[in-house]
Amino acid sequence: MAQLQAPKGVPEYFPGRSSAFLAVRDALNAPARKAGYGYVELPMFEDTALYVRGVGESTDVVSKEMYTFEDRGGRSLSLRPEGTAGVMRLVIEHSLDRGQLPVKLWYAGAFFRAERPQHGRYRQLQQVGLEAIGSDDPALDAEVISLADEGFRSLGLKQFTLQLTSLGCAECRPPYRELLQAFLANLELDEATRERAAVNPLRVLDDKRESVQSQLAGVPYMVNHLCADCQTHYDDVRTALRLLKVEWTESPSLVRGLDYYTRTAFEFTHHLLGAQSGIGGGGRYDGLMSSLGGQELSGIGWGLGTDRTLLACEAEGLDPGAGALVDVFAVPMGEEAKAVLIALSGELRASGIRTDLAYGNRGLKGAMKAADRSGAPYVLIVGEQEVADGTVVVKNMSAGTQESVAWESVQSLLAAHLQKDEGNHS
RNA sequence: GUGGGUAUAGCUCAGCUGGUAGAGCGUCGCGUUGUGGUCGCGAAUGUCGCGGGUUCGAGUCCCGUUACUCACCCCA
Repeated sequence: MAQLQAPKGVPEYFPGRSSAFLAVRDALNAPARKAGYGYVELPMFEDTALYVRGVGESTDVVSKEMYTFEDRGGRSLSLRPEGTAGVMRLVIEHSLDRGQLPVKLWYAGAFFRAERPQHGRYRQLQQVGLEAIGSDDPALDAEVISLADEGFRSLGLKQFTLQLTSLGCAECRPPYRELLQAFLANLELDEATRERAAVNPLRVLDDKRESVQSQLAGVPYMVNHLCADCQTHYDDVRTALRLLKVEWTESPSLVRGLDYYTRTAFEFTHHLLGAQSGIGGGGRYDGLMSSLGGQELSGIGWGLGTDRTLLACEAEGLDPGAGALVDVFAVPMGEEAKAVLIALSGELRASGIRTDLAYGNRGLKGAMKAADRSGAPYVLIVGEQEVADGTVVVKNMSAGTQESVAWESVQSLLAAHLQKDEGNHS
């Protein structure tokens, strides 16, 4: 029988890298929490119709990449390919939009897309996301964008760019779309691209192939055909972004893969990630709520790729979440000593001091080696002598010094040492 | 989904034109009394991704398959 393995395209995180994953996830949602966003825990699967209506039937995400299945009651369900539609459904279902607006929410977790896996492109992908619903204030667009920017910066990332554009609205997009399609009709394109031009002409703009790009000179861009309201909105977004000290690049050819975006659209791309360079993206959506049966409310949000952000950190030589998993490592010599340290480690943990113990009755040398590997700054040693005295040897591993203290003072001594070390680092 | 590359010890990889496997790192042990990190010595570990085929003989050639990976596509 073949060796069991994880499903294709599913990244797993375990000690060695999992602490970095957690640190990235926390860093990406921290800015939102500082701006009044509340947490939502969404279902991993939803009625398939939610995504068909919300994300758009013609999008690749829905038409080709969704994990859809029938449950035992004959309902068609789909593993969530993205988060925004689910948040909208939750907001409508629980009437969150009946209170004060905007409703500000964030979430984090796994999403599923049946794509061909690649480095940074997974079938189970992790995202941190946020939505601000019920206000079309351009200052809110700027806040949302700056929170993503801040998340990346707080990790120390530098090699990324914020790309920004406006996709227009129901008013100005249709005429622009016709203009664009007329332009594309005159180009020499292969069958697949021609089809794309018919379904989603904007997509053709960010085609990476030279054969296509070379033909796009003089192509009309949406930003140059915005209606008065959209133009004002876009100008105000940029003014607010300047106030927030966020830098961006104007990207008129930026396209989003989900149908619901209107007006402000943005994407964060990292320069060291190859083809899968998008580490986050989002935008405003005007018609989404109402198309899902809710009020006519505009919203704006983003999704940031946790997996890709971690890869970006690694590409820049950053190591988020680095450091030992424990503060203290206990080394017993003999059965009685072990009993003492088992009890003591329990007390230390309860007081908030991260503590591990040398298991397996190894020799002192081996146990010290394990203590060293653990990275714990302090090691507790108890042998016959200490059992008799009622003391513990507390060793400072980096200094190599050690002191003997009574059992009952160990906790307060360690707490004091650790606090002092903490102070020295910051 | 389309096209290319790779697949050898836990990790990184070497194995020339086919003759039944190696290094470094890591792990474990030892360097005598209760102390890690350095150094020295020693040990364990692989059905050479998986399945077929060619051959007296395949890690080495051929086919298939799976996974990873690169580009397109898509997007986080």
